[in-house]
Amino acid sequence: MRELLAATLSGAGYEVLEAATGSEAQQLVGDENPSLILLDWMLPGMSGLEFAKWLKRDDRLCEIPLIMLTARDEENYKVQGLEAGVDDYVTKPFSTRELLARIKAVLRRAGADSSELIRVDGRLEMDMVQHRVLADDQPVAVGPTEFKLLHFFLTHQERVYSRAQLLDLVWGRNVYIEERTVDVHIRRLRKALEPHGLEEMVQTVRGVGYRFSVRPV
Amino acid sequence: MRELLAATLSGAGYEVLEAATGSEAQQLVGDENPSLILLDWMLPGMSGLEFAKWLKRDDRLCEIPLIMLTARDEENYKVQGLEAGVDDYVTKPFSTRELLARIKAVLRRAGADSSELIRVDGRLEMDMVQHRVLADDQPVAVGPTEFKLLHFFLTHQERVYSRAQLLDLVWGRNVYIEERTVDVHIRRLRKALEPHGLEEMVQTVRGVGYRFSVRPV
DNA sequence: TGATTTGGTCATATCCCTGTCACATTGGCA
DNA sequence: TGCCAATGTGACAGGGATATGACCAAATCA
Repeated sequence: MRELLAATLSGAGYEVLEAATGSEAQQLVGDENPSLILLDWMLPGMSGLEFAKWLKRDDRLCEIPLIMLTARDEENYKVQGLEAGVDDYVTKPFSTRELLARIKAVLRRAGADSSELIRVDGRLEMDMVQHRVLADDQPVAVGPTEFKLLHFFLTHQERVYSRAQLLDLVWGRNVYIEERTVDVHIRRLRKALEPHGLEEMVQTVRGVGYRFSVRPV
Repeated sequence: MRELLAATLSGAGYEVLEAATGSEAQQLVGDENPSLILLDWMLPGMSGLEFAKWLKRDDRLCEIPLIMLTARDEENYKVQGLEAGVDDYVTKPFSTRELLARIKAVLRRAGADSSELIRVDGRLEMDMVQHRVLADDQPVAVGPTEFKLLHFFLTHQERVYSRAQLLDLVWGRNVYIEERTVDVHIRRLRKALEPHGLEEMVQTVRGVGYRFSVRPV
C-alpha cells in the first residue's frame, strides 16, 4: 500500500519519504520537515491517532498538514481525528485522482507560507532567500521582528488578527509579552513602509486588532 | 475542581471566567458573551441540565458551545444532555490533553458553521474573517457598534425588534442605555449604507422598532 | 569587551467612538 | 387642519482605544 502510494505520488512530481511505523515517522518528520503528511489510521505500534495527537501538540510541527487514510468512514473516527487536528480525510478505497485533489487542496490551504518569494500588488516584495523586503525595487529597512511580522501578514492577508493572536502566531506561543507591544511593532512596520507609501496596507481594526490588506479601508 | 480547570485553561492561553452557581453563571454569560461554556453536571442550586436548557432556549445564547463535565458516563445522562443541546461531553476523570482537544474541536466546529461570510441580495456582504463590510465589493466604513448592529440584522432579517430588544441583543443585557440611543446608531448605520444606496434595508416600524429587510417598505 | 542594534515597556498625545441632548421633522388622529 | 407623540438628525463632551516617542535592558556584533 505504502509503496504503491509512494510510486503514484512520485509520478505526480512529489518528493516522497516513507516510514513504516509511527516512531520512524516521528524521527523522519523532525529531520526532514515535510510539506505534508499522509497517515494511515492503522499503524504497527503507535496508532495513527496517537501520531496525529503527537504531531499537533508540537509547536513546530503542528503546522504541517495532515491527511489521514482510513478504511472506515465511521463518524466517530472522523471526530477523533478532527479533535486531534487532522486536516483532511481520505477513505479507502480511493482513486488516485481523489487523493491528488485532496493533497493539492490541503497544500494550497496550508501552503502560501512555504513560498520563498512573496509579492503583493506588484509593489511590495519579500524575498525569503535573500531575507529582504523590496518596495518598488527599493530595499526597505526593517528589523527582525518587523520582518517576521510582515512575513506573517503577507502570508495571511485580508484577515483580522487580535493582538493576542499576533503574539501567538508571530512571536510564538508561550511568550508572555504585553499586548500593547504589538502596537509598537505595528508602528515600526508602518514607519518602515511609509517612505514607499505602503503604510496603509497595515490597517487598524478598532476594538479588534490589525489587518494587512491591499484594499483601502 | 473549578479553580484547577481555570488554571489549566489559562495556562493554555484561554481567558477564563468562573461562576460557582447556575444563577451566577447565567448573569456572567449574559454580560460577557463567552465563546464556550464548560459546565459541571452537578451544581449547587440549579442543576447543570437546567442550566443547559435555559441556555439553549435563549435566542442569543443558544449559539454558545457547551461542554458538560460529568462524573458518570451513563447513557441516559448523555441522552438528556443531548436533548438539551449539549455539544460535547467529558467524563471525569479526564486528562488535560483530552479536555483541551475537545474544547479545540468544539470551538472549531462552532466557528465553522457560524457562517463567516454573510451575503444579502448579492449586493451587501459581511466578512467576519476580514471583519469588513462590502457593498458592491466596495468597503463600507462602519464603526464597531454599527458593525455589531449590522451583523445582528443580517443574521436576523425580516423581523422587527424593539429598541429594548436591540439593546439586549446587540449591546448585551445589563447595560443601562437610553433607548433613543438606538435611533442614533440606526442613523449612523443608514448613513454608512447611503453611499451605496442600501439604506432602505434598515426600516423603521413606527411604534414598534426597526427591521432589516431586503424588500422595500 | 565595548559599541551598536534590537525589543519590550511606559507615559503621553491623539484620535475615534459613543451616549446623550436639543431641536427638526414626520406621521397619525381627532 | 392642528396637535401630540414618535422618529430623524446634528452637535458635543467624555472616555476609551490607539499612536507615538523615549527609555533601558538584553542581545548581537566587531
